[in-house]
Amino acid sequence: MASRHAPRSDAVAGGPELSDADALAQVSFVVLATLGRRASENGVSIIQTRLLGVLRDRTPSMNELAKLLELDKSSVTGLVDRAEQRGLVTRIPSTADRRSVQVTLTGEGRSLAAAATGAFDADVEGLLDGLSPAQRRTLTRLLSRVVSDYASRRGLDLSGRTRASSI
Amino acid sequence: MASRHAPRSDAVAGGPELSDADALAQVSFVVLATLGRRASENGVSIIQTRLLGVLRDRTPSMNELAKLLELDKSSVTGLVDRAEQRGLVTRIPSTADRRSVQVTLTGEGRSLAAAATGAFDADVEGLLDGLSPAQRRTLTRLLSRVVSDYASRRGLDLSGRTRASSI
DNA sequence: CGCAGTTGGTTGGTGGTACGTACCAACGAA
DNA sequence: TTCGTTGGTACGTACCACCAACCAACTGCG
Repeated sequence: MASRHAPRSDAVAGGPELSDADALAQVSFVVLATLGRRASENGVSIIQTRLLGVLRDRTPSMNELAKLLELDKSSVTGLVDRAEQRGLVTRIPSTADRRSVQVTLTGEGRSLAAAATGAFDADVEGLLDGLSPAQRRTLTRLLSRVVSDYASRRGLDLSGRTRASSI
Repeated sequence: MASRHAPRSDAVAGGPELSDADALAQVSFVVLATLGRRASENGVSIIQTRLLGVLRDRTPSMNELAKLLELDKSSVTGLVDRAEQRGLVTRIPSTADRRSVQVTLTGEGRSLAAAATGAFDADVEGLLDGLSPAQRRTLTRLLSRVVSDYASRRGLDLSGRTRASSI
């Protein structure tokens, strides 16, 4: 753990050995930085993009949204407020419970989500450029496993959708 | 729903098939949510934790910090301001250039970084619980590759450290 | 030397994010 | 009907990030 000034003692060409935690953390920062660039191109933030992604195949209540995004419900109020002001989502009063609302994508929100995720998909292609197709499949399968384990552990329901920058 | 007893002939039992981009994005949210929980336990934010992680084996200038964190330099000013007020880092005037400062960890900052990353390491262990040791090694190796490709593409210098929630 | 241009960093202003608390309205059970 | 619970919002605070403007120090060049 000592920092070293040795010139090039790294065993593997192309980068230092990372711990599991560091590799995941660093990749996460890279991925979110990439997603953030695409989001800001469309004038929205990462969390707004994530909101739109979640809503692609759901119409949750504010409460469900808070659980999905792991945010406080008061945070979701503001998040949906801003998205609604921009015309990206709509609050629809629930018929079953008059206290509750269902949040849905507008057409504009849906097309913005499509644009942002499309560009992001291309970015990810670039990120994975150095991996062979087989390696990519392996990586994605392992990551999917990690995600679904996490979701089931936290009691989040992943079913009912095929793709999403969700959780 | 999440019965993991099924043979893994095709679709992974316990979760939907995710695209490369979705798998990466979702894992990133999971990882940062996890990191954020540990950070807030210590009374700091994710970005503060990241700052401390970067400083574990570096003493960069404000400008270098901005490049490493991919932030505007004015954002780094505020970030370091708050960390300095909490006694986590120090600005040391550069001897070579009187305009410049070098940001270093204080003892308190170093121990906080150690505590947060230690807990986070354990969390990641939990996240990867469902993977075999061989799968973990594969995953980490692939992710390290992605990170170093990204770093070299962006002209960031990874050398000079052994581990970090850095980039 | 003297001055223009560049670079390192801060300041000020704006908008967005997240939280805790307090609050209200609707729901459901006793 | 009353009471406790739940779904959602409003408010205040702190933080985060950016841009534009700015100052001070460094650099190069005549």
